[in-house]
Amino acid sequence: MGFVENFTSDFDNKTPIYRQIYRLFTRLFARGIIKTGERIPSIRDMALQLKVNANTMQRVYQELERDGLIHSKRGTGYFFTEDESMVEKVSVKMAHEAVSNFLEEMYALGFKDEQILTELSKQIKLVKEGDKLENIDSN
Amino acid sequence: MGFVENFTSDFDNKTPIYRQIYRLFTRLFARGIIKTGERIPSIRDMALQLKVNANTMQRVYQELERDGLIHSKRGTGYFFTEDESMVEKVSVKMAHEAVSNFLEEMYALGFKDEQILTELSKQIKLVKEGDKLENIDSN
DNA sequence: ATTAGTGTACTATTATACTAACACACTATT
DNA sequence: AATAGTGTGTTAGTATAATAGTACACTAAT
Repeated sequence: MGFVENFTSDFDNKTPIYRQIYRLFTRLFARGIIKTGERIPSIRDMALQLKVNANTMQRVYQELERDGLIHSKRGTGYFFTEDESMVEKVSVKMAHEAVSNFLEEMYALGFKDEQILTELSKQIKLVKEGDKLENIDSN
Repeated sequence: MGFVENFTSDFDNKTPIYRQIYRLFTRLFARGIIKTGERIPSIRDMALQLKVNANTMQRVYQELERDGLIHSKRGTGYFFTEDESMVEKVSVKMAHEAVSNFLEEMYALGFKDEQILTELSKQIKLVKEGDKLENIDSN
């Protein structure tokens, strides 16, 4: 399996579970953690690991298939697309969406370009400090 | 009324409507468009303007009240809190959430700090170009 | 051939979101 | 006093999300 260990199964109740799991997989695709052509866990397997119903997992895979990211072989399993350019496509698309949503929200809150960059840099610094503390902890 | 003209009533189907409207109001509070102590439109009024059910609007106001942003006077209407510090509080909280969510998503996609800042700056430039074109159009 | 694991497809049930249409108590204005 | 506009509460119906359980056809390995 390999990548499934990192999966967590606590979902927020503000978004449909099947959508959260969908995003989970698109992230794995975007990061190249799942290779093109590679088999992904079966519906029943993932349902058990994520502690959701098999029908919910089926819906996730159905939508991923509808979007051309995976395809099924009846009786065998689901496989990530062989299209080599898909990883780049997914990554670029999702990053662009994230940036767009973020900018839209900050503009809606009345922030200007400079302030947005400032706030972001400030937060990045905090994350870095947090990482340093974690490293100290693990020694 | 004043601020209601900017309201749009097209909601995406991926998030509950009452939550989208909730966010709409928190943005107005954060930007200071609704002043402290000011009366906001009645449930029935807003339901008509946003073309949603009155029960949905009531839920929005109930949750805003639960979070201390507004309070009701029976038979009279709903009013934005008199707490002068609330505008700043809401603004800071929502901006922080936006930044956190954005960073989390970009990290999950495998982006590093420098790349994140680069992508953001790139997108900001595009927005600026778009604004310029709009200005030319309007002449 | 048998078996285990797979995708696929149903039915049924529960909870939530949303709409619809009321009824009632309160407030301000006339 | 009467009226219009308000918050509040209720009942009902529809659609979707999620769970639960079952059944069937296909594939690969034994």
